[in-house]
Amino acid sequence: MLEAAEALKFQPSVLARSLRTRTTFTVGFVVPDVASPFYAAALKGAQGALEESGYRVMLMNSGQEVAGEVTALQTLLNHQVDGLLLSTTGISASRFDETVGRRGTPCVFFDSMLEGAGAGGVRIDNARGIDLLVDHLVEHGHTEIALLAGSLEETSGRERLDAYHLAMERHGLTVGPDRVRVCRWSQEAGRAETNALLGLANRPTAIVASSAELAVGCLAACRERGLHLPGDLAVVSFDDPYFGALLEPSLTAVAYDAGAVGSVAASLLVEAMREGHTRRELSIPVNLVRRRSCGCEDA
Amino acid sequence: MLEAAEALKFQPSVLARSLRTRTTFTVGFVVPDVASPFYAAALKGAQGALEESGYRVMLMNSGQEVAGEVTALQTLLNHQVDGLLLSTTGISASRFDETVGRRGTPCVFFDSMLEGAGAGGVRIDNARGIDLLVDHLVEHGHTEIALLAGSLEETSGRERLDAYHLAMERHGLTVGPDRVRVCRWSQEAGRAETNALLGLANRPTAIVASSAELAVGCLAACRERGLHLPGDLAVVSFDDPYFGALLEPSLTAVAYDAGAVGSVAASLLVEAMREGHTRRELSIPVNLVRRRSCGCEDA
DNA sequence: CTGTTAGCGCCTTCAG
DNA sequence: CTGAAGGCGCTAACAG
Repeated sequence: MLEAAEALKFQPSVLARSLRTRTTFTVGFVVPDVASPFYAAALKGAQGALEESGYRVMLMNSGQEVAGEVTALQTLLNHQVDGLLLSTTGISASRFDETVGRRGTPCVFFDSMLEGAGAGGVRIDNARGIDLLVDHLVEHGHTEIALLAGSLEETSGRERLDAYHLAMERHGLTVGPDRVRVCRWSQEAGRAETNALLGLANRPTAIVASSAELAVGCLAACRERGLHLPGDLAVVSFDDPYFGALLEPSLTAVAYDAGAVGSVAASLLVEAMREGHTRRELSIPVNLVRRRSCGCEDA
Repeated sequence: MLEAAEALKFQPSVLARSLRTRTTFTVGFVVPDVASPFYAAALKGAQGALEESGYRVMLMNSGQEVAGEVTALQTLLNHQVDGLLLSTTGISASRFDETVGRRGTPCVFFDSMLEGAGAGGVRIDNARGIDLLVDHLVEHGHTEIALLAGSLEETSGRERLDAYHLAMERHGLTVGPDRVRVCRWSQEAGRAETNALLGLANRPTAIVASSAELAVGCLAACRERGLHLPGDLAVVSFDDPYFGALLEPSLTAVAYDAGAVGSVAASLLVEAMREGHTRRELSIPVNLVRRRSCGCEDA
């Protein structure tokens, strides 16, 4: 075959094909900060799943602000991406509609979502995770449980906060004033807010950190104050970092598959791009990893 | 102006423009594993710098193997990217030339590079980093110093290994057999190789880990064996992870700006895409962070 | 200096 | 069933 022989070297132009067919086989991926371990893992998962289905991924950082998010979406839409994977920093429904709704590009949200918008979403099972953490602290006899809540801009922050209130209520526990610390998702914020908590008149006996970064910051503050954990204070974390077993004390945490968040979201998106609109929401399971920071013994 | 009024809503088609001008303002970014903290940080740095210059980034995972790397490059070239940012897993010069050389797309390597190829490269100052680590251990009186070398597929692994031999020689120290452990860049490999090291007839009194993952694995092995650090064994690491201060003992390490590796590489690439071929190599500085795992006291 | 035209490389339609 | 032609939206070259 002459064709076969040529095929070896001939590469059809993706650009011309896209111009003609109005399909780019490219998906836009937008997160607040790719360097964060969670988003990096989700990106890897999504990239893998998309590549298997023949899609390429174009990456944008929204830089933790709505303006950046809108710009990113616009750039991506200009590039005529076939779909969007988005962990929002808090775009409004109207802003979202006027940006991507007009063009009708399928969008799957993950981790932090705009309720009811787009072609669906994938979330971590935040409620269950917080329940696991609070229940376990209660099993250890704690009643004075505080929360390093992280930011309420993202749904994951809000869901974890809500679940905390519900769990406390379920156990008949009251949430004292100042016991909930809303802050940025950083180690430094975790340190500062833990110091605030420990400076309280009736300080808590246990702290739930809404992320690994916050937990690490919390441990730093404890170490600075010379606290002995878990005796003086129990600490548990939503997120099980890979070095969790080697911290001092080793960290009791809720673990989940961050890569799966990305790959499942990608599957949903591929489906939406192919079949059309079948809005679906999925949730990634979590499980409790017991270590020493809660008062358990190491396995 | 009618034009101005329309301009608000009208978005020229990037695709048609690209087809016509043969310029996509898109850059391909290829790494073995985006989920690894270093590559994620480099990606963020690169993305930021590229965006400022009007470029978009298309991401590909090579999955730690040459085949994946070639596929990734081909996909990217099909998309007519204007430039490439690549941390290679060991593609050969001939393979590289026949894949990207033909088309002449500028390529800047970073971290792990193909010597002499492409439009330049950015590396971490591996030699200086290892010198800092070995010198410091010698200051503490160590002479029996082993190396968790990581993989030799990447230039960073090879450079760190070479620097280790040179540094040992400079101090008149001999490197016993089995004192250098070549392995994958994973926590598990670090654990396994540390166990091998500790099982040796004359075990080392100090270990240099070529990456944070290896160091964490090393600490895990030590803990399992009930070793008291830094008394029984000193451990230092090339890479300063953000939780380094909270490990037990806190980790003495060589730190550097991973984001800068990406952004500097991106700048070099932008220059190459605009001006043409001015091959340049740059190196990112490192510094020693003294903590307790080497035998120092915490600050 | 402004307005028109001819492709960029492909896919899809229509004619043969 | 095979083959030629038009156009996707843009820009560069050219004519007025």
